[in-house]
Amino acid sequence: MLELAILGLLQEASMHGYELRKELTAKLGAIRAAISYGSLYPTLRRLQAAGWIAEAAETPATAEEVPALTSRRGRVVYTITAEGKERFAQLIAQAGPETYDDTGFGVHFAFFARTDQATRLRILEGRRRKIEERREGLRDVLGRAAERLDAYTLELQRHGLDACEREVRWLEELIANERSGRAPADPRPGTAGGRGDNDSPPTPGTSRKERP
Amino acid sequence: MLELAILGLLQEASMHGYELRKELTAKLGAIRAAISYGSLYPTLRRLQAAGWIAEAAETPATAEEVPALTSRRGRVVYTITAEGKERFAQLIAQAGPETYDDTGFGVHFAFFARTDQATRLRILEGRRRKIEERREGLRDVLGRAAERLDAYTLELQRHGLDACEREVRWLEELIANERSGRAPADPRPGTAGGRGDNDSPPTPGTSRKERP
DNA sequence: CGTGCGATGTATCGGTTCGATACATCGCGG
DNA sequence: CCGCGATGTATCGAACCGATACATCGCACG
Repeated sequence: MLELAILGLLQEASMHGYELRKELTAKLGAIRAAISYGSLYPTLRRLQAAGWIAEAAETPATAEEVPALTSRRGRVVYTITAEGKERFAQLIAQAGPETYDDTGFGVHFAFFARTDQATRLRILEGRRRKIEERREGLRDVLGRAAERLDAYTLELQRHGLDACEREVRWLEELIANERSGRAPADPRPGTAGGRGDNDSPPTPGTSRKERP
Repeated sequence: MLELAILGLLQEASMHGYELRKELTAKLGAIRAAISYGSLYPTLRRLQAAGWIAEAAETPATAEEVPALTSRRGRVVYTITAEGKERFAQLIAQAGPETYDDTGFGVHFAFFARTDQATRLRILEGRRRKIEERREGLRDVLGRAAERLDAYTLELQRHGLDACEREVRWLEELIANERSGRAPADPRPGTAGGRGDNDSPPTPGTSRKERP
């Protein structure tokens, strides 16, 4: 999962670890708290070993100018390679079971702008199915096993059930939007380098929060 | 976290691993998918080594009766020890930072029936604070960094923000209930074996889901 | 009658991720 | 001048997951 997220971010711009973590937090803030360095750095090394990303020495412009003033351990900027882009495309398109858990779905969704419509649809539907299953499980417990559980546990289940129902509705909207909604084919060719990514995917919005 | 959950469940009844996993899934189904055996069994061994739980041979009633019919690797039933109960009380009362993340809060909440009111209040407020922080983070992104992000990412943030706001409201209700709410004692005695722990939490319910 | 399949049950292995910690630089305000 | 918070790289142990292996039981289906 982290691998996919890193590849995705580096496709938008080259970055060093610290920056990567910040962007990751911004992009996935709705899903997970904050990525740990204990995961980030080892993963970076793994990706580098696999040849999917490469180090780019930090602005060695006039490298001699400030040679070893403080023997500065310069920031290590990572850049995605051609193989890395292939790997990203492959990861983003193939959906395993882990694609539908909370984190996996979040990461995939965060890169929907770089995902083709068929895959988007497939993932949204898979996610919906998974949430529906969880929802049924909670309904079962609240129905059949209610008397076995204390009031607090029941309240927790109710809250969870509510969240499930809400997410299913959200997904329904997105799916409908995706199906009928003509995907204006996000102009993004998915290329790295240029930047200038003012994406405009099929405005997934339109889902509003009605206050009763 | 798993440690706390196991200790809590075994306090209600002695169980073997498989059963423990099922109960865990039922009790925490709203929080997390399902605990893996790769976590469960090692943890059980750890707890046993620490002296907090003990093996109880499966119904050796008439042990000779069916000696080694199939050399059955009998189910291993675990029972909580006195030290284990102390450990549970200690874990449930002390709230570290991990108490307020999704899983940690869920586990603590699931055992609120065995938690004193002051601690319940402390945990609910800590959780609220944490969610409020996450909410502010999301608002920031949606406000200041909106143009940097594509429509899908923004939609994800909106959905997350909505969930945060909803959870804060839920927590507010629970807190108010906890503060003023006198405990009408949910009828469930929930006792295991002898134990006379008919806890009576202040029926956290009363929080209703109004359908617009 | 058997045979296969799903539920029950215990267990391990490799790999990912977390949380804490360490250490160094930079810029800013007191 | 000094401390302190932001920036930045890095590692270690422990927790946890997902896949897998293996064995028993009961029952439905041919």
